[in-house]
Amino acid sequence: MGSEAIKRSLEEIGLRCTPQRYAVMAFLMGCKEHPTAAEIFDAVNRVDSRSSRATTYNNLRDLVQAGLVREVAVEGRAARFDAKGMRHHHFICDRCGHVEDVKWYTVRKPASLSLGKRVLRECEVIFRGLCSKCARRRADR
Amino acid sequence: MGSEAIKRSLEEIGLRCTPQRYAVMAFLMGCKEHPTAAEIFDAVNRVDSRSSRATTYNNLRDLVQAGLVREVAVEGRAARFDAKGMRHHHFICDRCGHVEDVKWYTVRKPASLSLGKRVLRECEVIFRGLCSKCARRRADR
DNA sequence: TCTTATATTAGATATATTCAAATATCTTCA
DNA sequence: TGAAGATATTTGAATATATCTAATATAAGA
Repeated sequence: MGSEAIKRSLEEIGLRCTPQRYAVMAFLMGCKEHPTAAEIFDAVNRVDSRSSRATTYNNLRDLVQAGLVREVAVEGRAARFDAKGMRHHHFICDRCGHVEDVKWYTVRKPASLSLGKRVLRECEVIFRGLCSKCARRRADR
Repeated sequence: MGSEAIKRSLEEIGLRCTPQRYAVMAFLMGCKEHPTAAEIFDAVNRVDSRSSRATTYNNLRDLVQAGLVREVAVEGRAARFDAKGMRHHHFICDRCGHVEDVKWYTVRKPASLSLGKRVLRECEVIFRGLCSKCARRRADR
């Protein structure tokens, strides 16, 4: 997505394309990791120190709410974020908390499974275990 | 599980059966909700004011590590806990953050799906949407 | 260019969680 | 039983994470 495309997608959802908001979006889109809010704040300000912590949080909240960004909660650690591009599932490392993408596949909800009066919006799989780095470290010892 | 059973399962994993730890475990087992650490602290102390916040957190950490309790991270909210009885998946309400159990079924990892050098330990499905209470409220308006 | 709704900022505050050191309690075995 | 040593708990303070406030600035349409 080019810079114009980011601008357009922000405007489509009724958010102004401010430099700070644009920077968050552009960073997330160019980032294969799943950074925390603090990491996003640092990265954006490393390039051009013009954003505050509160703005970073505000923008992340708005972008998540608008559906452009996904927030992944991780047990005992800060939340992580990624731009919603291709749909995907997540792998979370039990040891270091790292979040990685797992290629999307459709999860079929078994016909027998009742969700009652709940409204289902989404259905994702969380894989847990050791990321390749932690798996290697463990094998070394 | 009776009180003896709790005692035994704690000792099996090398944790002493202290009043505080027992209280956390017993409360979680008798609780259909998925309480936060703060709610667990309150509930345990409502009965018998003998535990501190730090102890509650310490015990939860130990119980999670030992595999008797599951921690569920929820976006933008405090973590929630439940005793691992029957295996189950989770439904998280996007609106109120409520966590509910969903009947367990085995998730087949597609043969085509490579997790690379990662070590897979667990695979759970997170359903997201509106819980029945929030769905009703929304329909009312 | 002007206007105005929206966004940003710094710092204060709230909430969630962990840490460190002192104290208490178990367990073992003499 | 009763020391001694190991383990657990408590407490208050520290840290991490996230949100709020109110003053100020700015994007974008008229």
